[in-house]
Amino acid sequence: MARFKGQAEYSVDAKGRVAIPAKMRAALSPDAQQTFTLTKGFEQCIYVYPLDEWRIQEDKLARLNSYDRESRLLVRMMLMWAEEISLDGQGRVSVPRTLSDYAGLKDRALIIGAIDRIEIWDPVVFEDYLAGASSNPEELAERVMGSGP
Amino acid sequence: MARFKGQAEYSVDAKGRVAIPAKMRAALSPDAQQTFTLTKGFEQCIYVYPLDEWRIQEDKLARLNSYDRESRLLVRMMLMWAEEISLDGQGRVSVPRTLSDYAGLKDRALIIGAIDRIEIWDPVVFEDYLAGASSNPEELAERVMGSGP
DNA sequence: TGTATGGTGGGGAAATGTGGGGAATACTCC
DNA sequence: GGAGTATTCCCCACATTTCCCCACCATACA
Repeated sequence: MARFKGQAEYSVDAKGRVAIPAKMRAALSPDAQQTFTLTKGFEQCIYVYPLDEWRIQEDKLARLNSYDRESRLLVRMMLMWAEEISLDGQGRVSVPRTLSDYAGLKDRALIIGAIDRIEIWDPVVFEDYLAGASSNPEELAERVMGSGP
Repeated sequence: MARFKGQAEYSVDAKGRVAIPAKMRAALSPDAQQTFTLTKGFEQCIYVYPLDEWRIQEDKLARLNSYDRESRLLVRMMLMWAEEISLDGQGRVSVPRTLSDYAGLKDRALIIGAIDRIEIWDPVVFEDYLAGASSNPEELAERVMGSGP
């Protein structure tokens, strides 16, 4: 299982390409085959799953019953944004227009490692997100993880 | 098994032809032989099954008890609209009039991948469908998939 | 100071979506 | 039943986008 961490701020070029940090590329399993699935993330960002991690998500959706109304809705909402993208020779992904619009990407992108996926944010959007959260790491950790050792 | 995902908005030309996105064509198994079965979908859209996936759906219907009134009704409703269509040289399907009327297709079509099938929507109809759902993916995922890891 | 690594930018070839013409087929109305 | 009309299918042509490759520059490291 991949374990992505760290952050980097890179440029978004005129063709909508964003580099994946070399450190994170190094963390890829061979099964991932230099291929990612980009999709809409919770909050205003783009999720970037390596091929093998994405398969896990997709399998969950595939097991749903397509004769159930809410299952159909979920499959549509989750999959319509997903797109499979391979790295180019320079280790970049080209971000589809629909996703870059959603995330509000302009000329710079903030890349964040998040365990089993990578996230792409517009730097300003991310700053606002943190500001809006208005909670310091200490308090948040207590609430989420519990206060035990 | 095919794994369709992603979205694309294409034009519906004067002859009622709609292109199938190249990415989705690439996901076809060789068994599908560039042939699809189009039929009326749940909610106001058109289902597009590759040949091999359609066989699976048909088998499900075949296994139903034909002495059951509701089973007979379901079989009729599913099959009466089904039509086998091959791609033309440019990777397009020509949508039968009855189905395009049902889906409310005009000059633009939204194509979305949904695991084992492709769906064709009128962009406005789809927008209304999502708006009517009044539920965000986060909540829905929790309800449908369960909140477990 | 030379070398390897990593990010940035751009040019050209191939692929993809779009529109239309014309032959073959089916359909309808007289 | 036949002529006219509409529809379907197959092919070609064009414009745009995408993809792949190469070159450049900056930084880190030895």
